[in-house]
Amino acid sequence: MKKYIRKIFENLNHKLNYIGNAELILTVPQHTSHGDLSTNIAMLLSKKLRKPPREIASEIIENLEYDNNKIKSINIAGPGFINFFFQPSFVAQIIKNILDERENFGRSNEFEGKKAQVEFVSANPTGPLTVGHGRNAVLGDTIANLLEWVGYNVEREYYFNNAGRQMKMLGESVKTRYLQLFDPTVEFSEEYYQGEYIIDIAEELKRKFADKLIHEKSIDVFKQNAEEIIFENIKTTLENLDITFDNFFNEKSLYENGNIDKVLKLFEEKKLTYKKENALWLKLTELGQEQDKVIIKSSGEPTYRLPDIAYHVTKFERGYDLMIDIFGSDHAATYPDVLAGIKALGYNPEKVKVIIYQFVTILKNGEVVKMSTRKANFITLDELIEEVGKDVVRYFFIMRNHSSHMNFDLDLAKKQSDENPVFYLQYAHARISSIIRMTREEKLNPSIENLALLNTFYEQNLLKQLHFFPEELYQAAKNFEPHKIANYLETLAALFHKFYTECRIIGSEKKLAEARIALIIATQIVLRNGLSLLGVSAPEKM
RNA sequence: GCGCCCGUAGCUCAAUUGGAUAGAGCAACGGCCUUCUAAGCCGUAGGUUAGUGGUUCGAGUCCACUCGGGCGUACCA
Repeated sequence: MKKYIRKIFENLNHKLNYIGNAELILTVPQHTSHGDLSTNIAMLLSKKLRKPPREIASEIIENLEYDNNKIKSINIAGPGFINFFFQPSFVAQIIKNILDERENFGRSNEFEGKKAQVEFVSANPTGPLTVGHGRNAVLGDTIANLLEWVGYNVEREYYFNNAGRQMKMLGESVKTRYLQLFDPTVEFSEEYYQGEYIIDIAEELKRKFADKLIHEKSIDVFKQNAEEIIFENIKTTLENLDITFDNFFNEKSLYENGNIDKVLKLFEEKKLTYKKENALWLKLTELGQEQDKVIIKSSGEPTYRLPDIAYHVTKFERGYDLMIDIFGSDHAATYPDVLAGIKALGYNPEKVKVIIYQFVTILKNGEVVKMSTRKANFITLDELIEEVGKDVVRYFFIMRNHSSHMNFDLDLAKKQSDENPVFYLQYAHARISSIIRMTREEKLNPSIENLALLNTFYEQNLLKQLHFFPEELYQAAKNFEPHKIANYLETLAALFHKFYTECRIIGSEKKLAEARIALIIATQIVLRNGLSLLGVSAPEKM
């Protein structure tokens, strides 16, 4: 429908050459009496032309050439909106497109041939993934899916560091727990990782090595084994959410292949560094940031900024057209430094999009649970998945805008899992499957011969919603807002459920019944496409 | 103190990116199954969009200030 309006406006450009001065924005009015589509172009042009918007609007309508079989009427309303009303038979044509394209309906080739990378989760292997990581994981994976749907070739990457102080602490923690298995009087520091999983790892080591590690001086063997076990655990958790990565990038490799030194040298050549109090500082103030920051500590070790910049340099060297970083709000302050550093090295920071999501507040027994991996008062993502299932977890994390804070009441999630909106969507899908099974028994087949019969209020509303899927998807991908898809699907499901209540298939006149079957199949395809994008399953039965 | 994010119905959140009368789901109340899945549908009730001022044809959305919450503000990552 939007395409057609755009087409007739292009033709209009030849007659009224001022049309090109304003963008043609088409929106769906909230109220049906304001038409199926609406544009504010007359209001936008009003200032430039120094004419009242309603006058411009009527001039546009007079000169607009359109097919009466497609558009029923056009009128001017309010301060100067131009409202379009479509012919029901034209609206129904969307079914043909959907049945034609099926699982590809909604895809576009807008970014065909472009490479994108989404970096997400990126938790260091110091413990199991928490519910907090869940939002990151689902957000990243869904954005990756969206980008694929608009044509990008997407790589999913997990960046981690297994060398820092945290990891040393992990090794110490595991070693101490291991020693405790032989001598319970060994003390366990409060500084150490408190989680049960540390004991599990220690027991695993005991099974593997018996008492051979008791006199081991170094913590390396403990650290290494802990890392392996934890990483396996993390990967399994992610797989339970149907999330897999193309690449795990170890920060250590940046040191080993000289990337860190290379970046450091470049900064020095550009005279962007200086020494102060035995540390090396980066002149971030010259790059537009608030203050200079240390990149190499007086101990000789780099701070996180240097490897982060070096890491992003490797991304640019790998030739991505778009790079996405998914961060929690606790990292919000760090990325401007990294982008400034990238820019100073001659790379275009516009290609990097940083998505900051707000934290998830977990409520348990009505109280806020503070998350800390070290203190171990976290709720693991695994526990959550086991409790409510993959579909609910994925849907829950994606249904809200990432910029809004989210409350997750655990008790409510368990108790009300039946009332979760994800079931509402899945139910619509299963219902359609069921109807289709029934119609087969009645020897009724879908037909696109008489789509014009789909002219009731309920059928038309459903059809119009089907029209908007590709556009909605495109907008969601372009703005990195996957929650739009969830909102779209909820509306679609609601319109289907209303249609179901009002319009019967079996028992209707045959031509109408067959057109309606085509309609519900089209609806099911769109539901399934949307759900698969969100990584939520579309059941045949419920 | 300073910086970033946020504040919308009792609760959890939308609002097509500045559009027309701010919408859903829970929770509450009332109705609809001898015909395709009642995990559904229909109705009632619920709002000074935290507050004040500004920008313009038009503001929940943009700007300023105030109040309230989250996250930062390291030679931690």
